[in-house]
Amino acid sequence: MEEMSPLQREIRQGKPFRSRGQEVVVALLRTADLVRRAVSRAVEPHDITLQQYNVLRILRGAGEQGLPTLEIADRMIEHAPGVTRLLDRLEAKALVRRERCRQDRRQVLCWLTPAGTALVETLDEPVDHADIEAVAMLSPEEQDHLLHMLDAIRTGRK
Amino acid sequence: MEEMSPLQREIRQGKPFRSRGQEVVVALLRTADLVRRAVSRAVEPHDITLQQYNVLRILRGAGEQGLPTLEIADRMIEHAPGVTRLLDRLEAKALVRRERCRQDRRQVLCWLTPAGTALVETLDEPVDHADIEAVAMLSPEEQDHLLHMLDAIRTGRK
DNA sequence: CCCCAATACTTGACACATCAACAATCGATT
DNA sequence: AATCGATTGTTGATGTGTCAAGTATTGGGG
Repeated sequence: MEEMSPLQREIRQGKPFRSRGQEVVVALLRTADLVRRAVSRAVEPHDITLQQYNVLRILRGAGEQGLPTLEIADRMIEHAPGVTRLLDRLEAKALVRRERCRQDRRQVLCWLTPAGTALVETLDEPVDHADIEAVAMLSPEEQDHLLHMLDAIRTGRK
Repeated sequence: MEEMSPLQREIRQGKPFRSRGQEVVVALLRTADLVRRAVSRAVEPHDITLQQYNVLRILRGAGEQGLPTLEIADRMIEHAPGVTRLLDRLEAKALVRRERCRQDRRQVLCWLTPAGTALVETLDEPVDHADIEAVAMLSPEEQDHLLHMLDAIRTGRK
């Protein structure tokens, strides 16, 4: 009698996975989805989405000098069109200010407004808490190991 | 001089992460995004999305007896409304057949059409290949370890 | 047998991802 | 200085995720 993996049971799939790689990929995508939802719930009470929060956090990191749109897109793994519209919504909420750059008029520089700064700071604690909770069942050593393996997957090499 | 983590460099963030949990969560979400895109590229040439492929794969697992809409939603981590519309598009492409259940007329049973079955089978190999490639830099033992940690995160306990 | 809470969806509204096409601007070249 | 290719976005179309509200149907209690 073959043992069924937890994941296999989870998706009620009789057939075993065709490869370990497949099982890892499915587990990775499902786990990320769950974690994303958990962290989302930490920011949603303040009427922004996780992606909007990410933009705010990136802009805070940039500080006074601001960031052009495509720079923001780079730091998320995201394509430019999405970022333009994310910024549209954040500007509508007065959390972000945009202005065409004087030196290079192709660029549009973005900054946090005071309200935007205040909001990210408010969210620091609940988000930290959600992040820590999400992986709290792993020991610090395991978390480090997980981190290294995820780094390896992203860089494509050991 | 503090060492910068690969991830920290990746997102060009000067500040260190406020907690290891935060770094793990960011790494998990970014990695899953990359992997999802890679696997997506394997199915897109056949004009379906990864989610549509997931539905087809789930329905193949169900076989002759078919599956009600909410059962499909359960096996993806997804809410019903999304699945209804996914099925709308798959039915429009004649990959899926739907019929109201005679015993319980609230349910809508779904099956693969022959074309749907053929398509999933065509995609088995390219998807397997993409899955294996995505995590190929990890040894089998590391993959097992990764799998266990992801299982732990999803179940919320060791 | 009738009513009513629960079940299984479906629909509408909005946020977001992705691709392709377009617009504006810059820099370099002629 | 006029032009051309590259850079930096924006816009439109389609697919998907999510929540709230609505519809059809079932099963059970009065």
